[in-house]
Amino acid sequence: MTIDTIILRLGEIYPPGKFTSSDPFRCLISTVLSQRTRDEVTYSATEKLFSRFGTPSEIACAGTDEIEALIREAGFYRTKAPRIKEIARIIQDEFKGKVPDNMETLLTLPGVGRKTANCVLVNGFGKDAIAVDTHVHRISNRLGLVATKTPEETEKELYRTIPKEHWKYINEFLVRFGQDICRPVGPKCGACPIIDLCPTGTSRLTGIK
DNA sequence: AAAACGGGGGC
DNA sequence: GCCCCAGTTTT
Repeated sequence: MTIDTIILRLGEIYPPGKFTSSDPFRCLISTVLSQRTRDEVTYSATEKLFSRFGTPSEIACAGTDEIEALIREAGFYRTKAPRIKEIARIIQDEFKGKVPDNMETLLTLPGVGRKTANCVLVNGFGKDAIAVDTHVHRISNRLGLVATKTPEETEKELYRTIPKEHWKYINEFLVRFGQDICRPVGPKCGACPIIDLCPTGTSRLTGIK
């Protein structure tokens, strides 16, 4: 099966498990920080924030300007800082300090959309889901796994196409793959480990189309 | 449907 | 120095 080959080869390049040991709250906050931001920067900003504050109540009580200073390098800090503070307050006040473990409730939090919620469900709670961002959406279409216009359609199609055992790897593998090889513009098809499985890349290398 | 948010990294 | 980037909310 081609999807098995894709997962196998990407797994050799990107050893999994970078996200899976995070506790749900840290996972939630770091995922909000990661929105429209490269992951190395996200790790750094998350580390700075959590080396200063460890719990929802601590972040809820912190000054917005102090949070801004800690997460500044992740970008959009004037939007993200108050959101993080509000998320922490809601987790503490309305959910007894526990991050919700279902899509419907997660979506009620400020700054949490479908992609962020799925990341929390997969990486924070070990649930079966696929977090579809622009990388997953783009690459799934390039590989011909789907033919879709929106991330929501892509997610739906991937659930039909991909065996459940692989779901948890999809986001992490494709994001990293999408950052250093299968980039939005100027993909490095010559260095691609799955070029033989890619209609788009194969035609690019052979000069066809 | 489109705008707005932003510092960091590649070239 | 210019251009691009792990979404979500607001207009």
